[in-house]
Amino acid sequence: MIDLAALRLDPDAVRRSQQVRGESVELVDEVLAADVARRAAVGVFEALRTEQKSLGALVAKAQGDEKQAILAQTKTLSDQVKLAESQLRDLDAALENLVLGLSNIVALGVPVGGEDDFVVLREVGERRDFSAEGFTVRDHVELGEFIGAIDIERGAKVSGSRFYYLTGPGAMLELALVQLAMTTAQANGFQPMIPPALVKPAAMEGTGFLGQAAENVYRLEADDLYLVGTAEVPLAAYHMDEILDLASMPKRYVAFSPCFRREAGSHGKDTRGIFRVHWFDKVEMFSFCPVAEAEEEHLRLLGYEEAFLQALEIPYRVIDVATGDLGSSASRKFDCEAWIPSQERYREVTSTSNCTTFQSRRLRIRGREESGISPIATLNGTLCAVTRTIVALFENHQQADGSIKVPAALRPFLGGAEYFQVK
RNA sequence: GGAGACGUCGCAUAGUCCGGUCGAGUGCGCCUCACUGCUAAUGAGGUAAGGAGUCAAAUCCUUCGGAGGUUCAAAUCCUCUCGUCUCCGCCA
Repeated sequence: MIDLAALRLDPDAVRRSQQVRGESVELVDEVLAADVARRAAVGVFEALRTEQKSLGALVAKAQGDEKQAILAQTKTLSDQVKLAESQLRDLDAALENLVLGLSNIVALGVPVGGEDDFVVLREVGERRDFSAEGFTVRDHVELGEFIGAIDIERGAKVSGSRFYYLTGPGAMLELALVQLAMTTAQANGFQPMIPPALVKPAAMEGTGFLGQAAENVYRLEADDLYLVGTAEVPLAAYHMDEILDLASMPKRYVAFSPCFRREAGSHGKDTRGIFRVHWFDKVEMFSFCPVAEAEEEHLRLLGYEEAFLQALEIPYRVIDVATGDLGSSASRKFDCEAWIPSQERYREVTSTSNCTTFQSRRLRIRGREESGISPIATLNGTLCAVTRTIVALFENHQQADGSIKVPAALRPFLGGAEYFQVK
């Protein structure tokens, strides 16, 4: 939710932001009109209520006839107050509804445009030349079968399309990746967390996933709970309705959690393998920090993501995501895209967003500073999305015989193994 | 799943039976000032959030887990709901 007071002061800034996102500009004017209407209703209600309260105080003191006279007066007033209150409530809800429809204000410098208008910030790592090495690239599905790490057929048998089993070395690899991610993050000052993957509507709404992204969220009708698509949700909502001490910030958390995504609207996309699945596990970083430090924090999260990919010796590039592809909560977003040899292109493996105060306003998370109490910034970043990391790792480290080299950083978590051998 | 107790301003609690003077007392914590060579101790004052309003104030409104209801009036009465705790049952 954006800052209504700021919108009042500078509606053009919001109009511009909506425009470059390709979203409704008229909504800004609807919000302004609803705001004026609401404030008028507040005035009416408060005047009536003040009168009611002062008469009420007289009732308490008065006796006999005098009391009866006041009671008669106050009865009609009571009806008026009730009416004014319900009108105010309606206008409040209407305004709230409209404001929630506005996306976060895009940060300065974000490339303008759609999905393909990102800017490449850098390419890191060396892409292997497999033809020079004298063999044909295999994709992760084939490699996973060779070493007995992924069973997609049985995943489909048991759970349907876009499900899989990690088996043997695949299962152990997930744990190794998670261990590496969690331990490095902890060393970097993040508090490890294992959060609930099932959350109440308030948490889902607060993080902004029931807007544009709603169709991709699993909902449990019988219990009115949602399956999270990322640990960002329970981490952001962790401090819901709290006022954080300035001295305690930035608060940094790293969580391991399953992620569930309906993948509605992506039929036919990435149907092979485990690149796009309905469920995967992920290690996610999350920061609560003062607004003034948010940009710096964003680069820090990006740095950790890059360091992780470097540790796995996976070539990647970093892109500055364009305005039209940000998602409603982010003011800026950087994606790390790993090189996928079988596809001969870069694909998203991690992503970090600066949500400024957008989420914290919805979740009522504030910080107490010298200057007073104000919303704080929230930021999130993927440290390791397990399935996509496995895809990139298998493909980039494959050997001519179908075995896969284990990057040095992972070996301590895999009993020192240097290769996943063909079974 | 069954039985019971409880949810009040950072923490701990009073107030709820008998509705109005309770947005709410007390202790602790915290802040300011005074006293003291420093600290401690002591004394005085202050100390919830959101909204309307204002240049800023003053002032006003809302909120006593949440949602409804009764009433001229609700922390207080009624209903539902969520959460916590205790006991019993069941269970990874």
